[in-house]
Parts: sequence; structure tokens; C-alpha cells
Amino acid sequence: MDPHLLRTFVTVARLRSFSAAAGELGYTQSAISQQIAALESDLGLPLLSRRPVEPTPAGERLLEHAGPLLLRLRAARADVLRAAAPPAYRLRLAATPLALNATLAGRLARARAAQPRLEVTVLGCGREDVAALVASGEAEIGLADGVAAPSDPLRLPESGPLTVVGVAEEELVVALPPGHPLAGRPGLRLADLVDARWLQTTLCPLERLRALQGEGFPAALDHRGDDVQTVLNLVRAGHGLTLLPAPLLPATLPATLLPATLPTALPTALPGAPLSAGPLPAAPGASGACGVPLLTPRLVHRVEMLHGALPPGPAADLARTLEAREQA
Amino acid sequence: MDPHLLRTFVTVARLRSFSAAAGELGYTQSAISQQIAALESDLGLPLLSRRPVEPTPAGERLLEHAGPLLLRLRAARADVLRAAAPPAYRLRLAATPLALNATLAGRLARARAAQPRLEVTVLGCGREDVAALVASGEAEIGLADGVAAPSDPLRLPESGPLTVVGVAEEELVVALPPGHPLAGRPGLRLADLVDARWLQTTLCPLERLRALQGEGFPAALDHRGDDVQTVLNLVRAGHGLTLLPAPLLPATLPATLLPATLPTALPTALPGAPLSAGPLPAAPGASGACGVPLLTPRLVHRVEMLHGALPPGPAADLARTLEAREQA
DNA sequence: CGGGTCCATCACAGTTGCTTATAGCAGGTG
DNA sequence: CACCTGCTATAAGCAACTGTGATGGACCCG
Repeated sequence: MDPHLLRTFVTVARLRSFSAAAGELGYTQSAISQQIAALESDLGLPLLSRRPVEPTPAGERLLEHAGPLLLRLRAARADVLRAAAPPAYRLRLAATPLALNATLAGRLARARAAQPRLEVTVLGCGREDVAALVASGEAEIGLADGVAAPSDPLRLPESGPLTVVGVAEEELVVALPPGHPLAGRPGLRLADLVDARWLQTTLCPLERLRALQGEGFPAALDHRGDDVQTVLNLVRAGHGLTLLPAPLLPATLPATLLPATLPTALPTALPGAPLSAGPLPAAPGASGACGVPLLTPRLVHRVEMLHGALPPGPAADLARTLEAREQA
Repeated sequence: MDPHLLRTFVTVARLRSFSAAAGELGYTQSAISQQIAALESDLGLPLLSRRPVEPTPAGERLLEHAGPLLLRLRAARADVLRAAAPPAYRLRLAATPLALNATLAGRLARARAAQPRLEVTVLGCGREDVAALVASGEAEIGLADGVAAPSDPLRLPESGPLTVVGVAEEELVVALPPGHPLAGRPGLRLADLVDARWLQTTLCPLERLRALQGEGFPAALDHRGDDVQTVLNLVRAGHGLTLLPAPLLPATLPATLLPATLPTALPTALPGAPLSAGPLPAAPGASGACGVPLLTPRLVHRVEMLHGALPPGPAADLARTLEAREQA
């Protein structure tokens, strides 16, 4: 079970061709053939059917393991090298679309003001990629967002011993089209909305709601993608409901009423965050869609930061700044 | 990053000696020396300090990765072989101490009655070992128990793509010494007990309670081990409180009162389980300690079954029987 | 200071794993 | 039906690797 052979195996299975895999990996076709033969004789099983080249059932099992295995291997290497790397002034931040919100963007600005030499790259990616990018060393720090009960951790796919810290929690609102009968309510209960039409989005997968609340939540429209404006437009046009972080939507009530109706202050609305980039105090141009606070169950839009061993220096400083002092 | 070298590295680090590792792995000392040198030159970092032999910081990082990595490698191999194995009549069941409760022991008896040729071995082990034993093929099926909110999954350490199903949930009670002032209550709230003296046990780690309820739960006595009788004796002697599955303790109220006071029927007390081994309807000899139902938060003692790809045959049948029909 | 223990290094040998060359097989085509 | 083409399997040769055994230097201890 040499990782080398494993890599060859997944390449052959992906390309469904020995010769093509040979080309991609820079070997001769003969070498590929021998490697696959070695793997099969090691396990004592055929892993690929030839002509056409397709994984056997046993090969399918192996494929399921091979990906995470090779990822962890890269992660181990990256982590060890990171532990002994000199302080770097380049920092790559892997972030899901809603993770880098106003609060965190502000903290990032603060960190850059304190450390002008720091070059920051933000890599937008999906929720399932963040951990992989950080673990394999393609990003120093990851930010992932999701829906969770307050102070409950998100469940991100594991890919090694990464440090995971919650860095922000924002109130969640139900996004409604402007004329919706519920739009005037001071708050809503998720249980009352199990039969409503819902959008299936990557930001708020219905699977997650069903796990939290029970069956229901029929999918009215399935949106694959991560563009918030598109989702807002779909809501506005009445395609269905979805949950979004409160700062993205204007409240339907006069602002003076809101603080009293909300059960607790938002944990992220702490003092001491004088952002150099404005914190967008009013909602951006949602033009129509409006949000009603979700009262029960208590759910929040949570952002977690993940990173491996950071060398002391700007990267570690930034991590500390992003973390801010949530517990103090 | 050959797994072979990785295995050598962890052995050397564990034994803190090249020569001893050579003996254990069946190589010469020279080979070990060369393997470590190869690993270090591959990563470009010293991983071990010599004389005395100790991991460097980078080596420590690598050690953290190496264990899970090698486990997953074994898991992959075992899983592939399992997928293509002939139906086996030997079945090894890895179970934590409280996992094989009366309900599941009954289901196991039913399965064995239906399949007399089946040879069953039960491997007692800790919560953190179950997944590893199943993944690496040392057990076909695993049973792990823990404290969780109703129908919430336990969080077991990952070690590959295993199927995880909840198979039983039992009510939790607070175990109290007989003369305790709270012993007569119909139910208790965890929030009222944050300042009580608690036992730290493997069955109910206080860390878990703090995660569910918040700070508090001072540890009065730390019990390392998994013997329930010992824990009951400690409770009876007043060393502290703990949470235990209800069937282990006699109720403090007349049995006729209980069904009315409990919010819901126990999910595992389903009809259709005529156990050939008696289901122990009364509590075993708890002799003194008694249990008071835990009302809020709603917590249960949950048992999960985990397994990889099971070949059709007795093993798969048993898995189905253990699973019973929870959803029907 | 001498013996013992431990790791590093060197030289050598067996094995592994690659390349080149060629054989075998299935499918398309005139 | 014969032939060509594109694919994988096999054989032979060669280079690199990975082990063994022997040896050397550093350190500890009596």
C-alpha cells in the first residue's frame, strides 16, 4: 500500500486509462501496468477491470480511502514543514463566501495596519475545501461558516490535527420576500416553517435544518453556487425562504425596537473594533428581501478559524487578531 | 514519506532508541539509522535529537500525524479485503463497557438463535479504540456509548469511511447515594447541579457536561477505569454524583408513578424484542445507590454501531438485527 | 583509562522499479 | 475477412534503492 501506487491507482481510475495516466504522471505505460499489478498482488484482489478500464467493487472501496489518505499525507508533510518555517510575510486565507463578514474583515484590516509588510491572499472556496486547503499547506489560515446552535462547533471534515476556534457568531434571520405575510413579525420559529417552500443553497443546506428540526423543509429550488446576491434575488422573487446572517438583510422593524426584541446581544458586536474599513453598519443593497429574526431554535451563523502549527510571526499575530477576545 | 519510514520513526520515538527499534522491527540498527536519515533528508529537517533520542518540535508534529495516518492505511487495506471476503462465521464485536446493554444483548441473542453457526467474540475496549478496531479490521462491528442530546450523534474519532448508526437510547439518571436530600425528587435539572460534587469517570466525563451545560461540575474524585460496580460503590459512599443509564439503577419512586412523570417513552423500549436472554427487567444489585431522572437538558445514553463494508452473510444479518427498526 | 553502549558511516549484495522492446488482444474499417 | 490501430501485458536490461555486516567515533560508567 505504497502511497506512490495509490496515487497511480487513483489517476488510472480517474482517467480510465493506463496510458493516459502514464502521460500525466510522467511514467511509461509499462510502469503504470506494473504498479497496478503490484497493488493488486499486494491486496490479492483485482482492483481494475481492463478494457474498459473501470474500478471493481474492491477498487471502489479503495478509491474512497485513497483520496483522504493522500490528503492526510500531504497534510502531514505540510504541517511538519510549517512548524519549522521562518516567519513568512505572505499569508493565504482560505474562506467560504460568507465567512469573511464585516467583523472579520475589520479585524483583518486591523492586523494589516499593525503589520504593513503582510501580503494577504484570500482564496474563496467551498466549505468542504477549507480544511483540505489549510491542512495541505495551500493556505495558512482557513475561515469556514455554517449554521449551528450558539457556541456549538461546526462539523467540518477532518483532515488532520488542525486548531479550530470559533471567531464570530451572528444572528440568523429568515429571508422573506417584501410582501410576505410573515414579513412584519418580530420573530419566527423554525418549527412553524417546516412546510414552507425553502431554497436549497450551499449557504443553508436543508439537510442541516432537517437535522436540527426534523423532517420537512421541502426544496422549492436548488441553487448550486455561492453568490449571495443571486440567493437574495431568488428570495425576493418568491422562489422560497432561506436563512441568512442578519447583517446581510435590513430588519423589517424600526431599528429602535430591535434591541429589545432580541433575546441577547450579538456576541460579535463587541466594542473595541474600530475598523479602518467601514463595518457596513446598515445593510447592503438587499433591495426588497427582508429578514425576520429566528427565535427558536436558537441558531447562529457561526464562523470558525482553522490553522495548523503557525510559525511565530505575522501569521500567528493575525490568527490572534482574528480570534479577538471572545472569552474575555 | 513512505509509510514504512513513518512506522520506523514512531517506533524509534516510542522506544527512544534506534537499536531497540531495530530489534522490535526485525531490522539491523544500521537500517534504522538509514531510514531515519532518509526521512529527515526527505523533509529537510532533523526529526530526532540523538543522545538522548528525542523528537524535535518538527518530530513531535510528525508523530501527531503518523499514528492516524498509519491507522487509516491499515483501515483502507482492511476495508478493501473485507469487501471481497467470503461470508465469515466468526464475528468480533468491539464494545465499550456500557454499550452492550440489555436491549442489545437481547438483539444479539436473537441473531445468534437465527444463525447458530455464528461464533461471536466480544472485545471490551475504550471509547477511543472502537473506531480504530473496526476500521483496521480487528473487529467486524463496533458498539460505542456516550452521553448526547436525543438523536444527536456521538462524536467518535474518525478513522475512515465507516457506517455509523444509532442503535439504542436509554434515559439518563443522576446517580445519588441513598440518603441524599435530592433522592426523593421526581426529576432533576442539570443546571441545579453545577455546584454539586461530581465523579470524573470514563462513562460520564465532566468535560462533556461542561460542554453541554457550561462551567462548573467540580471533580470530587477521578476514576480511571470502566467498572460500573466500582462507580456505583463510589456514588453510594457519597464521593460524588454521576450520570448513568436508567436501567442500571432502581428508581426512587414507585414504578407506577414513573411512566407519567417521564416526558416520553424510551425509544429502546419497543415491542417485538422477545429476548431469549432475559432483559433484566428489574435493576441489578445496585444495593443502595439510586437514580433520579434527568429532566433538562434532555440527554440520553446513546449507543452507536459502526462497521465498514460487511460481506453479505451472518455479519450483515447481525448488523441489521442490532439496528432493529428504530425508524419504523 | 578501559569496557560497554549507542548511533553514523561505509562497502557490498540482493531486490526493486524503471525503461525499452515486444507480444497479445479487442474493435473498427475497407 | 484481413488489416490496422490503440490498448494493456510481459520480458529483458539496467540503475537506484535498501537491506546486511563491519567499522568508527562519541559518550557513560566504573
